[in-house]
Amino acid sequence: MPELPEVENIVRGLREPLVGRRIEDARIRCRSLYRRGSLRVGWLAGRVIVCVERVGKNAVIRLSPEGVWVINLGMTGRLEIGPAGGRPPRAHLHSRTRLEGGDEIRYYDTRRFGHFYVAKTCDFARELNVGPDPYLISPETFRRILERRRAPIKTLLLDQRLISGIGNIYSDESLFFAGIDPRTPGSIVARRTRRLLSRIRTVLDRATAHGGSTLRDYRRPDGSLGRFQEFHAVYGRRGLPCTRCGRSIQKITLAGRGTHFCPTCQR
DNA sequence: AGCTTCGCCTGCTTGC
DNA sequence: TGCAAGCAGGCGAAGC
Repeated sequence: MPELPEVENIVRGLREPLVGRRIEDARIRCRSLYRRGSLRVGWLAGRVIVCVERVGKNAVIRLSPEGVWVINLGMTGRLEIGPAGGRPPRAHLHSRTRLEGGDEIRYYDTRRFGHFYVAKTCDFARELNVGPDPYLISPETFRRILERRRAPIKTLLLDQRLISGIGNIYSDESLFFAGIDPRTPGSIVARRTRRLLSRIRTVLDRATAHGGSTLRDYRRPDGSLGRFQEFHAVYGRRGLPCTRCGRSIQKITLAGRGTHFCPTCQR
């Protein structure tokens, strides 16, 4: 469940070892790794990595003279850099990309929900339906997005076309700190957009600074675990006392997702 | 068009 | 103790 803070940590860790490196050869084990419309990874050969950045929950590797390699890690995707000649564990290893100088990028994904998207164009955000980043969107734009929607705010926050980077953990955490019931229709929340956006950014900032949340699979690029799960206020705390009021945290299902909240503090 | 549900996939947890 | 069912969820497709 790499969300924005986890992907941000991953991207920061990849930047130093990857920028400036030339790709010699890339292979994948299974075609279902490609998102619809993607070029094949063989197309990457000969190109030089010019930058590594995050767009929503995607890691984006930009290439020279042209092209982009977008990696969505799904739930359990993991990127690793190591010597190309070695014998890495093969379980759930789906892709290997050799770099000039002897290293390779390895992509592991237990549940195989992750995807690659390789393209010439830089307009991948439109092609992949990736909406505005929570750090870049203005409160006014965010309000307009929510204004006409009747769906629960939790569902809207999870929709990457509307705002990108927030997943199940950080939607629950943000709504707790904003004091908003996750079932509240978007149109009602629109009045409190400024506060919600501010809390979203604070939660994402803190999570990023703590290296993200490790529930099971996520590792930072250096192999260490994220620590933010120790600070979750509601996520994964069903039945435990609310840190603010002491009443029991409840868990319900919204948009098919486990949703945690405090019925007293969130209205 | 907006909203909801389903299916993909594996491994851990729960219950009998 | 062992096995089967249940649960977890990012995201696209399908259905209403």
